[in-house]
Amino acid sequence: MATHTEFQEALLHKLSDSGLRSTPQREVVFKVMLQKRDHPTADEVFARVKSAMPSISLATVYNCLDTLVSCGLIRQVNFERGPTRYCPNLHPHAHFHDLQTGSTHDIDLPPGLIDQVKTILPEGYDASSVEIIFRGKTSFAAASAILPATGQN
Amino acid sequence: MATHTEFQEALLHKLSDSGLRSTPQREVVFKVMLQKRDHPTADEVFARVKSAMPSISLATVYNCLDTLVSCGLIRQVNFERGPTRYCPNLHPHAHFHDLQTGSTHDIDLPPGLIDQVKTILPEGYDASSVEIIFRGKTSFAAASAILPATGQN
DNA sequence: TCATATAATTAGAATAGTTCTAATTCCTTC
DNA sequence: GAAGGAATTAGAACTATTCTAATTATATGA
Ligand SMILES: [Mn+2]
Ligand SMILES: [Mn+2]
Ligand SMILES: [Zn+2]
Ligand SMILES: [Zn+2]
Repeated sequence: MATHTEFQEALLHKLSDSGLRSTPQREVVFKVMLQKRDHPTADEVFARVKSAMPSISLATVYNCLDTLVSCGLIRQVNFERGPTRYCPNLHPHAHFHDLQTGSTHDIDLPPGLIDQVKTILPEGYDASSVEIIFRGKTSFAAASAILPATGQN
Repeated sequence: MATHTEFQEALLHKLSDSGLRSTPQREVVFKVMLQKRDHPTADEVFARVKSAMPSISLATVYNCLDTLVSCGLIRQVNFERGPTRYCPNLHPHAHFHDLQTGSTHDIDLPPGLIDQVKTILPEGYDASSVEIIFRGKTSFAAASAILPATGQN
């Protein structure tokens, strides 16, 4: 059996690439982010992490999330001025914000779409990133009535 | 000569459609929004409005901007958790956020692009709006060096 | 025209999410 | 096993925005 899990390897690698240390707090925050494919706020991450590490502070959760974002291990998403949400899905994707439930869904981007969208930019605009946000309603409420109700995701 | 300008007509119409009154404060806020094709924050609108109406309050500027947004006379834009910006351009457009200057540029959307982007949505997703945000740098700095420096737009 | 009702404005308090500060603890290296 | 730097921590501070409660303006209609 391995002494390091795959996720710990990835974490360690990305962190040391940036000259940063792997700490128990960073590990548990990252683990929590990978455990559920949703879009928690810092407060929600804090709540989840506390069961594994009751002594962690909210400031550290913010610090760890910032660190993971700057290492490219997770992404950050914002809707209007709501609290920042964190996303563990590193594949190129858009976000669908369900206005009725408040939940957020990942929408896979077909390869080439981003480049295609970039072609609308006039001369002189050099986009390093393109973000696409959909807002609306979904019509598969049945699923969420059967699955455990978990609030916003 | 007309007693009402065209902008006042539009304002009055849209407001009364929503059962709201046209007030001096709403008029001056709307006028200020149309005078410059940029993306001011509430504070910036407040500063511009004060020269025409020194007694107006910041709370009223927030109220007026909200009202204009809900009447569809202006739009609201957010970048990360920065202060909300207001946009007088009602044509379908995307936003380019210049990471070097902090300024925001409108990018016209060719007709059909939004519908095309919507086709990536799986069954059951019904998007009422699609927002596209570009981030990156621009290579026409010369213009902003010649034109009066006006801070973020 | 005056009374009444409702809408809008206002100053300032309150709020929420996040960042900062300064002290402490933890590692790594010599 | 010191020393120095990195990370964590509690709590204060901050910023943009919303709320509260009082005041002022406007519309209606007797
Ligand atoms: Mn957003
Ligand atoms: Mn945004
Ligand atoms: Zn996501
Ligand atoms: Zn715009």
